[in-house]
Amino acid sequence: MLPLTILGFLAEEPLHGYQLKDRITGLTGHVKPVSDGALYPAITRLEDKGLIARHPEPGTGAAPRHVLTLTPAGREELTRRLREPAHTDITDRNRYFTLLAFLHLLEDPEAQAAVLRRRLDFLNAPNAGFFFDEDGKSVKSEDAPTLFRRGMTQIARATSKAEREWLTAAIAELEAAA
Amino acid sequence: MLPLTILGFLAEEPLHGYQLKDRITGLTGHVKPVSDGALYPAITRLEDKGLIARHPEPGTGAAPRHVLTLTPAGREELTRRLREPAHTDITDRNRYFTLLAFLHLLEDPEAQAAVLRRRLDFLNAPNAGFFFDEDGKSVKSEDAPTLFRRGMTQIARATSKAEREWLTAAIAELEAAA
DNA sequence: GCTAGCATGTAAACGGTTACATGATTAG
DNA sequence: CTAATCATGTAACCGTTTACATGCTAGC
Repeated sequence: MLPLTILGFLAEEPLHGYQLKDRITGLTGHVKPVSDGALYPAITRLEDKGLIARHPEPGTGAAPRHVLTLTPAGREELTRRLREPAHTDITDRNRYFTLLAFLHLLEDPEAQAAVLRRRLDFLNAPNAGFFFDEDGKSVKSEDAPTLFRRGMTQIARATSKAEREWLTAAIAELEAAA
Repeated sequence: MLPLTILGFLAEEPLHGYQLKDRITGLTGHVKPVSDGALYPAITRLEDKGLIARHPEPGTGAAPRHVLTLTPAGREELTRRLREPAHTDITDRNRYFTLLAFLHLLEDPEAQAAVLRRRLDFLNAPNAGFFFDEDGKSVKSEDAPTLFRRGMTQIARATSKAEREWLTAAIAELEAAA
């Protein structure tokens, strides 16, 4: 997800590495902090692939730094990642939220709705839940024998409900726009 | 989290590797599948550390397989991980849910409540939310200019509310038991 | 005898964590 | 001139993904 996050923020405007770090921290830092050892190598890899460009900035400001911009190839890659997300990007909540944060960059209501529909289908699937084994039989976690496992289900249910409601409304809104 | 998951399931009963895989799949497979290339090396590492033991099983059944059991050291390590979870185990929803799935193995209501309180504190912290930059100013995602970013907030809010309610009730229940 | 499924593993490529290293400006 | 902060990086270690490899047993 780091590459997507970088491409997404740079699509909005050119940024320095540390500004990028601030943006990422604001987006997901409360859940999982970004480390320099992850960010800078990721920037280098994207540059090596020609997806972003690095421009040294003249003396202004504090220390020798670069402005990072998205190249046309980078823009294409971003669109591709948003339009055809991997399976895990749909099922994993953290990944999906990152996708949502940049989905407006797709600019095609129908393609946006398609991504939301994939998530809705996943949440509506009957197998989306926790299972535990009890005496060799698989038990849905709502019937689990422990307080904590029942809590997991209860929270997951409430979460899923709230998200399905929003998804349904958002899809309708996008379909109306298309 | 894989090590914790393995130790947790083995604390309930001895298992074969593939049974372990079934258990893990039932627990988190809908979000993130477990691959053999992650599971078996993880088993080996835990065995090397003396936390689990591998017993070859006599001819019964299908193919040459081993029964995995938790050693006393493994039980201690499991307790330690449950009692003193890392910061990310509290903030990352996926990791936290894994913790919840095995928290009953702690057997000390006060220690269990302490873990739930750490999560509740995190959810109550004012900085737990998404931020975006708009013209150089940090904007809370509820005021974001895009449908999708507002959706993120709405869902996160509903989720957080449901979880805080459950946590509050569960903590009260555990305190009554202690 | 063959195929399907059970059961366990290995290896290369990749990416993240942690800790360390460095240079440059600004505030006291 | 010294400490703090800005800004960028590197290296060792570790774990995961993906793909491949293998051996055993049961049913047709």
